[in-house]
Amino acid sequence: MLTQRRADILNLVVDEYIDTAAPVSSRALVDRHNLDVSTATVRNELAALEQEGYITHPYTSAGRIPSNSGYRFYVERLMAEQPIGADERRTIEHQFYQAPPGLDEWLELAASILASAVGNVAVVTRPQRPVPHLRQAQLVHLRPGSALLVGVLDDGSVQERIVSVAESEDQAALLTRAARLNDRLSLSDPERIRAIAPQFEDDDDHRLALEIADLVAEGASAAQLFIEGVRAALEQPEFSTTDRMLDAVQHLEAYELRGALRPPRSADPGARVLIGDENERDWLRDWTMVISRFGEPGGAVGSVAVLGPTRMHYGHTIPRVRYFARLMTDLLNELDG
Amino acid sequence: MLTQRRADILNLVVDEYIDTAAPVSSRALVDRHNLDVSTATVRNELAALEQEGYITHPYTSAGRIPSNSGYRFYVERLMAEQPIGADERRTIEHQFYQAPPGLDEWLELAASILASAVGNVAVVTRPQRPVPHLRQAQLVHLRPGSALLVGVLDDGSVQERIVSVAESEDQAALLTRAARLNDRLSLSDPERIRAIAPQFEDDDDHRLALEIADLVAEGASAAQLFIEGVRAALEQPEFSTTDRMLDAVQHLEAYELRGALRPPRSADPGARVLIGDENERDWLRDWTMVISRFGEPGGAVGSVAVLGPTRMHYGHTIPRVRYFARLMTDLLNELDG
DNA sequence: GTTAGCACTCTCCCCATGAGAGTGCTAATT
DNA sequence: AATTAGCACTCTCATGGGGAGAGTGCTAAC
Repeated sequence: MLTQRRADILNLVVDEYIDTAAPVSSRALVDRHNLDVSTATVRNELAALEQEGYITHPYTSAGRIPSNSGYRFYVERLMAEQPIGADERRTIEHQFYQAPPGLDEWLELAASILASAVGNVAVVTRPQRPVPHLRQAQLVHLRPGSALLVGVLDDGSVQERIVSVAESEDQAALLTRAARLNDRLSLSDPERIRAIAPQFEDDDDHRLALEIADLVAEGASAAQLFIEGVRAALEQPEFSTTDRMLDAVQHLEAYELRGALRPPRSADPGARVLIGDENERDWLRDWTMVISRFGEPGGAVGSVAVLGPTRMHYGHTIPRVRYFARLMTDLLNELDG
Repeated sequence: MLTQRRADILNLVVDEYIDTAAPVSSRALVDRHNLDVSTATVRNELAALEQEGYITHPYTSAGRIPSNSGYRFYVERLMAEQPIGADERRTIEHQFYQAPPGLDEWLELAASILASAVGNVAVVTRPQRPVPHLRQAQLVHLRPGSALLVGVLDDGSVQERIVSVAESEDQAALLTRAARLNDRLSLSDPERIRAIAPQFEDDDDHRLALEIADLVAEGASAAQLFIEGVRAALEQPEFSTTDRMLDAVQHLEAYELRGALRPPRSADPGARVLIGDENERDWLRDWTMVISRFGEPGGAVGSVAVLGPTRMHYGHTIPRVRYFARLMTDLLNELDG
């Protein structure tokens, strides 16, 4: 366990480093926070903190920078949270209510506002149920022999695919067929739909039921992602070389992020903070992810996350991620009733 | 008008520069293409070409690099096109037919294949009709008082929004209401729908008709973009400094590109090449855009484009953009019948 | 019209150098 | 026993001076 003074100094080191992105010297600590000890004393404490693994040297005689365990300790015990002020809150909510209606628009907007609030990458996933159910299917005539199958799922998402139908079927015929399918399949999950499918006497009904099952199942796999703030994140000194920037650009694509966002299954209602190698993905080794779920358990749930260098304004970011998670939970409740 | 030899040399300069990204010297030209004149002669010709504005010096004594008019001349008169081989064609078509069905999937795939074929950014827009028409509307019950309005448009896109309905209406009631609306509104454009709306006796029908008009109109504004190959483009020496890379990253986002892709309204069935400041946008000053439309005139049309530095493999890129435009036109025809 | 030859220019890499920042240690002080 | 002043030492980083090399433009000869 750290002595009080040592913890205080660690706190200052992390604060300072987060702010300046430059290794922190004993002189800087004493001067800028008018400590009533000398730099030599601070140096002794810094050496001790380094001994315990909370900070390191980039090289023999530069200032100190926090290690990952330093950040971890900081986040759990030291950091001063900067809660959202009433003003900020009002601005955000204002932006929300001015936006065009539609879940997708809101999600994108949320990612965008969050990104600019924290100056890093923000990612929001479209909420999904673990096992989606069909709400209603629809068949739209395209041309003889072919129709667009549109499925509305119970998490509000819409899936579509082109299917073949009998040459003779017109829109009216398709409507009655869709009604017949909905009658039996509505509110079922893919497994159940597949089980029911063979009961249809009509071959085409049977085949379409299976298509619908696929359609619904697809809804579970491809969570749409809204990614914002890439440019702001890349402006940070961590990405001052083109290699690092290229790496970051490559990884900050929907395809890669989908995997990385997966694991926030803790019941913890707040935000989880994954620092450096606490992340599963290799490329996140130098990143911190602050992630939270939103939506009611049992209903459709999504994730909202902020990604940035481990040198991140934790005290600022964490409350904002929490706030957005709450905001979007409320929003979903309003939509779903 | 250039003499034959001068044109030949310009051709070589551009080829060489495209390949190496380094200023081209007289020595390099003579050696690598065993010209039967001396470097001094070539130097004279280069000086003349510079006089005419086709090439420049970065500084007094470096090799030559093509100017924008040099590229323009090259594209129009000199360049040797590298047509797509049967193998390449087969590979591409193979990838297409293995993909999951669905227009969006195909478009994304097309962007991705094109991007890797040309090693630059590829952008594909979702095809749209200039004035979209409603194919069919659907109302899905969400909870008492609220429903999801889903509209399928005649360009195959699906738009959705949440609307309020009477508390008492269940799914069955919504179905008959939707049928009533479709009866009169199907195949109309937003303007026509707005004109018809007042004829509905039921107030809710009236209101929903207007919502549908909005929904259909929205379909025209927000063309979805599929962007691929950013990383590959950024690896080119043109973006070797972080500032340029940041700039590029910022501009290569859907929001910015939507505007830049707008103007390919020439009837020209091939690909248009916009070099440097031939582009309207300022930030495209150092970029070349090769763009083509796809889809039948009068039907839904989209754009397929490649973006890269002005130093681009024109002979390779242009035929491929043309090919993809044709490919996707065929694909749309297959879908729409 | 072409070419050899050559002076001249400009970039780029390398390296030495020195200033500056910061530490770690020792010995003195409280 | 903790704190501090003092100082040697280390490492980075910015600076600038060459020098090599690449390439041109010009002149004079072919």
